[in-house]
Amino acid sequence: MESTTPVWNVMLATCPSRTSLARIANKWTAMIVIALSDGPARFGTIRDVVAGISGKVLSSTLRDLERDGIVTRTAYDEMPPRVEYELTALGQTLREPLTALGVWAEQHIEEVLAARDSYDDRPVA
Amino acid sequence: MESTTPVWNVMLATCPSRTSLARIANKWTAMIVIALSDGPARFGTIRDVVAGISGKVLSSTLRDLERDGIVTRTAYDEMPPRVEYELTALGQTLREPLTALGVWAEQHIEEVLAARDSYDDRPVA
DNA sequence: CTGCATCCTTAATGATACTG
DNA sequence: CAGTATCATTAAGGATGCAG
Repeated sequence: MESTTPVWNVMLATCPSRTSLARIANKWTAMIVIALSDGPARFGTIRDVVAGISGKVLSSTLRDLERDGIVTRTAYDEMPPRVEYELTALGQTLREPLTALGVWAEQHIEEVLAARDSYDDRPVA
Repeated sequence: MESTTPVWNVMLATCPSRTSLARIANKWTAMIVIALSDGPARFGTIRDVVAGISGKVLSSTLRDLERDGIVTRTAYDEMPPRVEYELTALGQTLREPLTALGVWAEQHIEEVLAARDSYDDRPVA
């Protein structure tokens, strides 16, 4: 007998791969991965780079990313504490697609803004 | 005098491009764009393809995508109603990066699941 | 400095019923 | 069929204070 390879499909509501998609198709994840693209960074540095993110959200998102094997967390036993986060090999494979989304957002924002204006100016009826 | 080109940067909390990133770096957006990759589709078809999405969420997400110029909505004056959604030229440029995320989720789910097990099995202290 | 705990507010999502 | 409206629930996010 042969072992069957499960067919993962994000379009299926209960497929585990959807939980993974939910994590990576997320604005905070995208910005954090982009922020870590240049190499390891400390907690405070990431918080500064990803402007506007709260400590709580950064902390929990990093924990989720660590849990999914996308980043590593290295705590140095110093005082005051120093903690570094770094993309894993798996996390590195997310750099390209997530950076692409960031670039897309910047590159097409004028088109998007124009579309929004046009949509909002629509006649009500 | 010259007109200056604004520098859009998703890393800035108040940059409009971040609102655009928030829309596209989203699981529902990703799945809907993937669902529309094969061509125009009706509301009910999308709801079936993107299993588990509620009519309310699909409706509001499609409206947001239409507002941002990513999809078009065509309502035929028939009874019962028929409405078709289709990617715009702008929306087509999202197919590749968003499909990449879906593929990533399916392709790496086993690694991710293993990482989760490992993380959850950690000694508490 | 890096977080966690707590409290609070807002946004997202779900379920159901209903209309053109 | 394709929504909208409503109600209820859950999740996400922000602010502050505190501990190691």
